[in-house]
Amino acid sequence: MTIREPPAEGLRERKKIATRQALSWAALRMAIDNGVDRVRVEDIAAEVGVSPRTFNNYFSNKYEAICGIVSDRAVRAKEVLLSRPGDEPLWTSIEHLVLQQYEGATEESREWSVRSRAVFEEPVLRGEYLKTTALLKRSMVEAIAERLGLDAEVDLAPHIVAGAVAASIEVALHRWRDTSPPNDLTAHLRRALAEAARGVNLPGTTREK
Amino acid sequence: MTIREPPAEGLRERKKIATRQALSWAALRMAIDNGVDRVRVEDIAAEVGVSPRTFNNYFSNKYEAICGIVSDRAVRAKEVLLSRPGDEPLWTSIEHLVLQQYEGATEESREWSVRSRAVFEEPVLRGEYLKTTALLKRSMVEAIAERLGLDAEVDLAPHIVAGAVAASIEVALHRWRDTSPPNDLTAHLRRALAEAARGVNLPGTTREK
DNA sequence: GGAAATATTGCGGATTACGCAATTTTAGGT
DNA sequence: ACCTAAAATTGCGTAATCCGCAATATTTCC
Repeated sequence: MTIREPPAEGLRERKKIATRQALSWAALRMAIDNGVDRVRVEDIAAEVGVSPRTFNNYFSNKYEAICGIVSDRAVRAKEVLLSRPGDEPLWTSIEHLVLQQYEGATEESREWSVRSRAVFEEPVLRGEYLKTTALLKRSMVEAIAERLGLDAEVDLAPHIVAGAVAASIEVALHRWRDTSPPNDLTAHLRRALAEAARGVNLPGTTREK
Repeated sequence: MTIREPPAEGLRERKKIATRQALSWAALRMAIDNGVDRVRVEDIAAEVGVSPRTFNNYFSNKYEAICGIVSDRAVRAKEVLLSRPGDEPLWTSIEHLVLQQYEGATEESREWSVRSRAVFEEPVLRGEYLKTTALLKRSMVEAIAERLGLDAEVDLAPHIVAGAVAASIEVALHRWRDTSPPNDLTAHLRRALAEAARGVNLPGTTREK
């Protein structure tokens, strides 16, 4: 019996996680189908079969729900990165993390990927989406610090690396969306990360001397 | 007769800008004094002497208003950076930009600076605050691209530099707040930027070869 | 199986977002 | 100075939210 999800102790925890995910998927799907502002909390709750009041126990608004899937994935980034072999070059580990983080976009239908990205780029979702990227960045900062044997509260390097990686991801996503037809997100991400790796010096690899 | 503010063509434009700034200052001040969630749109509008409906013509919610000042400043970052002498090292220009961007925190009372930073770090303002940092980043990307003779739509370097700078700023602000008493924000910013400059290779300065 | 802990739900009130149409204010030519 | 078109402000009305509180239902664990 393998453990896939985090703890998920009893039935209680598992149901909570399931409800949260159901709400988030429903919210995203409905936003893709009908447009973000034509989705009501009431509709999302009805779709999942809970009361609107219960929706608000999980998310404080529909934007949070729509980005919930991405947020959860971002939070798990730290353990994903730390699960890579410790002797692997850091940039390789980061590449694995990033590709895994966005692999859904290749697995599922391209159409759906593009449309979901369009949703995330809608102005009303901007703030919420930025929160998810901030989560991803924080997650990476902690993992990178650990991998480099540094302290995220003291050393700046992990923050700079994570900042550069996050910026690279955003650019890659943007350019992928701008190509027609948008396919092979993986290639865009790989190229962007390679350039980031060239542009950022890891401690002990500084260019002077 | 020197031109201080952007165009500001006629009375009409100037009044709009004045109203926007008045609303934003009022919103921030009231948030500092009473707490973010004890500020109502109605109160802000009353303070400035406009109707609540007019408030909504300028800002779509109170969080936007509270961050309005910072947003406006971020948008102007591009021209600030580009106003530096072209032969100045890029990192020096960036340092000037950043110090200028946060100089208010040294000019005005330390007490006020700390409390306003506390407001910006409140969770309900997180999304809106991240929007302002995204604006600053975008502003820097465009200016840096121009300074380096690159194209922000094609080259990744400006994004990486801006990402690293933004990360450095955040860390510096955070550490400044954590020291007691919090003073000399400038020193924190300078140190963080110096480290960023060491960690990031500008094109034509890459370490290989 | 039963008591304690936790989650869900309905209700109610305060706040908000925004379209629309009426009113007021400004700009620019004569 | 006036006059008219353009633009900003405002009040009103409506749908939608957010969230505290108390009641109910479900799960846990002994």
